[in-house]
Amino acid sequence: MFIIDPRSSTPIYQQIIEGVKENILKGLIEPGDKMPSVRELAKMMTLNPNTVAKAYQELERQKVIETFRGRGTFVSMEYEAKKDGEKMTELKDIFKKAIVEAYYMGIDKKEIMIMIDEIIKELEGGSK
Amino acid sequence: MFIIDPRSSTPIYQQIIEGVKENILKGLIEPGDKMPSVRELAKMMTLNPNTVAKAYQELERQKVIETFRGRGTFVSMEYEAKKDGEKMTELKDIFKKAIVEAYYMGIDKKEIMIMIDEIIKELEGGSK
DNA sequence: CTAAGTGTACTATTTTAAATAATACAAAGA
DNA sequence: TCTTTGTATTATTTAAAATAGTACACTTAG
Repeated sequence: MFIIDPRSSTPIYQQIIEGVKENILKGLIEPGDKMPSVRELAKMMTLNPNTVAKAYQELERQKVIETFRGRGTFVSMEYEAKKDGEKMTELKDIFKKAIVEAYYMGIDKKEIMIMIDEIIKELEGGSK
Repeated sequence: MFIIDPRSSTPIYQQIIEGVKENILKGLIEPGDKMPSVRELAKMMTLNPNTVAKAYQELERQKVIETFRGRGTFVSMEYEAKKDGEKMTELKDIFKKAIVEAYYMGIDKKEIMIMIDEIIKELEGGSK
């Protein structure tokens, strides 16, 4: 599935959110697929069910997954991308932060582009 | 100088660290320049001096700035970039996170590259 | 030499978010 | 009916961040 680092500074529920999204992009999970239940995933990863529930709720809010009472949660059949203005600024900030760090590590533009290329290949190439 | 958002989820002291680094890259602050004193910056931004001190200490640990007792803190004359393996993984993770988000916003590779181009221009073009 | 300004150290307290814990409920399905 | 589902609720614990106040050693300007 994906790896959770309990000692990371980024909250566990966010790590779950990121992991699920990444797996969907990679094609490891597909639209319509059933997600493990809250309790199931919690047991698998030795987490508290409430933490998993929180992640699922946020994922549903973002329309990444759909939930049906008593049935379970599934990967959304269609995800409508929308470029929210606020989210765009936020995204640019994340990139800026990463680029500033890169520069301080002596990594130039060319190397950054290569790194991004690699990451995208990892995401796209992983289909199935 | 730079903007601090007290309501952001990223700690204030980290925002200071990022802001200083960004300003140095932009050339708004140059090697050898004197930084505002801990108490001075704290007053300017209505922050607690301890918070500013924490940021300065981390910046010094990273050799971005140098401090001299009783004299003040200054932007380091030379910064030796080193590509730490662990930091590289960390950096790649930040980029991955951003790219996953971008994809979910319907932003493709080409647009990402353009965005990065813009950010780099912002950093380099701002010299002086 | 003195006074003010520097970074630093220390302890204590408050604030906030995250995570855990333990139940309970309504809906769906076997 | 019984189990599994997501959800809701309340309480507690944990951990990090931020604030507050004080003190110390050093440097420099006067």
